[in-house]
Order: sequence, then C-alpha cells, then structure tokens
Amino acid sequence: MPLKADLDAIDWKILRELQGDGRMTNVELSNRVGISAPPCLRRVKRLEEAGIIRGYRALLNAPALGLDVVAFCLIGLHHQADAELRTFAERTRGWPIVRDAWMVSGESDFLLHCVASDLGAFQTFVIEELTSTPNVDTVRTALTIRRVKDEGLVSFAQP
Amino acid sequence: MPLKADLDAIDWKILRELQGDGRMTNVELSNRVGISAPPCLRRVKRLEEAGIIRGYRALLNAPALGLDVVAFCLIGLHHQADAELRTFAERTRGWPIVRDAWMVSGESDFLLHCVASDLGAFQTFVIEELTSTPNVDTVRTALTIRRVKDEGLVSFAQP
DNA sequence: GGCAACACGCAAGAATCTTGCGTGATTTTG
DNA sequence: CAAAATCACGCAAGATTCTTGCGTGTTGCC
Repeated sequence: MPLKADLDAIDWKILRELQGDGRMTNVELSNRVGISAPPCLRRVKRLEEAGIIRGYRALLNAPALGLDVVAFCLIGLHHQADAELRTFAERTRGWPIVRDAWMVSGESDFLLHCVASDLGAFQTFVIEELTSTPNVDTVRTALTIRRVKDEGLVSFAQP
Repeated sequence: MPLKADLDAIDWKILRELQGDGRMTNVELSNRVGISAPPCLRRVKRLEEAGIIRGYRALLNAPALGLDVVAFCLIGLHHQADAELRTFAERTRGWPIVRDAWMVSGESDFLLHCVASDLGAFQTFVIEELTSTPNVDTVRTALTIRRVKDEGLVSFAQP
C-alpha cells in the first residue's frame, strides 16, 4: 500500500494526467508519462488499489441539464455534541439538492454545496427543509454567480 | 447540440453511470443502460460534443498524498466593480492552494476551496497571500473536519 | 399512404487491454 | 566486496474493446 513517499515522478505525472482526463487510454497515458503501456497500467492499478485514486467521475454541465442555481450554505447548529453532528450529517445525505457537504470548524458547523433547478427550488429547500430542521440555528447562503476556477487536486509541481 | 429537453431516459442513465464511474468500458455501460455498444458510444459522444459531459477526472485521495488540510475561505472585497472582481478571479488561478473558486453574492464576494499540506502552509497562504492582496477586505475561513457527503451532480431520479 | 429522419443492432477491422516472460538495474545480504 | 534477491521495465501474443459502415424497424410528417 504505497503512500506519498513511495510515489516517484512518473506516478505524479500519471495522477496529474488522469486528473485532467480520466478517460484517457492507457497507451496515450503511457506516451505522456514516458514509459510503455504495460508498466503504466500496472502503476495505475496500484494507485487505484492503494486508494490514492479514489475513482473516476464524469463532469457534467449543470446549466445544460436545467440546473441553473449553485449555492453554498453555511449551517450553524444549536448543539454540537457528537450525536447531533452525526444526525445532521446523515440528513444531508437525504437531500438531493446537496451535492456535497463538509463538517467544518469556525463560525459554522457545516458547509453545503447545493445545486437546484432554479431559485424557487433552492429557496423552498432552504425554508422548508434547512431552517425547519431541528437543531439548526443559523443558515447563511451564498448564491454563486460563476465559477472562476475549477481544477483538480494536484495542480502544482511535484517531485 | 442537444439540450435537456432532448435527453431521454437512457441518456440520463448514461450520465448517472458515468458520474459514478467515469472509466467504465463502453460495453459495460451499454449493458447497464440496456442497449448495445455502438449506439451507446454514439450517445456518449453526442453528450460530450454537446458539452453536457464536460470531461472526466480521476478523484484523488488528498490525505494519502500528504494534503491534510481542506478549507474554505469567504472573501469580501472593498470594491466590487467588474474590473476588481476580474482581477481577484484571475489571482485565484495563480494560487495552487486554491482548488476551485466561485464568485458569489451575499455577505462575501468569493468562495475559495483550498487544499494544503498542513495547517502551517494554509495559514501562510491566508496571511501572506490572501490578506495582503490589494482590495481584500474580509477573510473568513472554515477548516473542514471531514467530508460528510460526496456525490456528483445528478444524484436524483430523472425522467 | 408514402416518405424522410432517426436510432437501433449486427458484423468486421483497428486499436487497446492484459498477461506472461526475459532482461537489466538497484538494493540487500552474506 | 560479491552474490543474490527484488523490482520495474519492455516485448510479444491472445483476449477484449473500440469504432465504423450498413441494413432494418420505428416514428413523425407531409
């Protein structure tokens, strides 16, 4: 189970390339990183099995699918005991509007990344779901105007 | 250039499957959505060319790569004229710590999703880069404790 | 009722994936 | 210091997948 220390320059190149295009063929990938196809495939498999590559995902165009509203919600709870935090975390998984969610420290307890078809649907969610959820204290929302940067995890130079 | 209205049930299945595993082979995908491989591939190509599928990306395991800190920063600017917003947006693209960034409306002007190797690196970024950037008024940070939900865009039932 | 448009499925050639094996370099061990 | 072990590479071949062209059936529209 290789960790960061076991990765060499070729592994970092592989991660960078697959992050840019996760559906690239193995021969194309092997050309870009400078080795032949079989060892390249073995490296990718190893990175997957080690959990360094968690998976692959198609990126979808939200507006083209009729999802015009992207927003973030900062949630503050009344009580932050472990059970309450778990309860709220579980609840976020049942809300399809919530794309991904983080437990955070600071002024708020949770940050929710939300996608909705329109402003009405989002407001309905905030009012009828979020604020009416037990233990929810504060809800601050930030509607997104546009994305100004969208990169993967490894965007910087690596050894 | 098909839009939402032109998508049928099979297209939605394709989007859902590729969002779950973007590297699935076309024959596997065709089996899952219930048609043969050639028309399945043609549909995927069409979705790509229409921009509905924006691309594919490998998901990486940040902690395994020595990136232990994930945080969000809410940035408020002094002046929000178009030129100033563009200037700050451009600046976020030069910061490797910033994974993706959104221009938002509400109490703040930008939301930054940041990934750093450790707390020190993140704090250095906030102090020496963010707060010392011209026109930056307020910086509120939320360190993430853990991710409680991580799904793609299309997680709910579709026609 | 007939015609055009469209998407499906079959089939075949091209490309890719996948595995086994031999070689060379680096590291470990006696 | 030398021998052995370990490791990753690249080659080659069979299996799988991709990709294209083509014929057929259905749908919608004159």
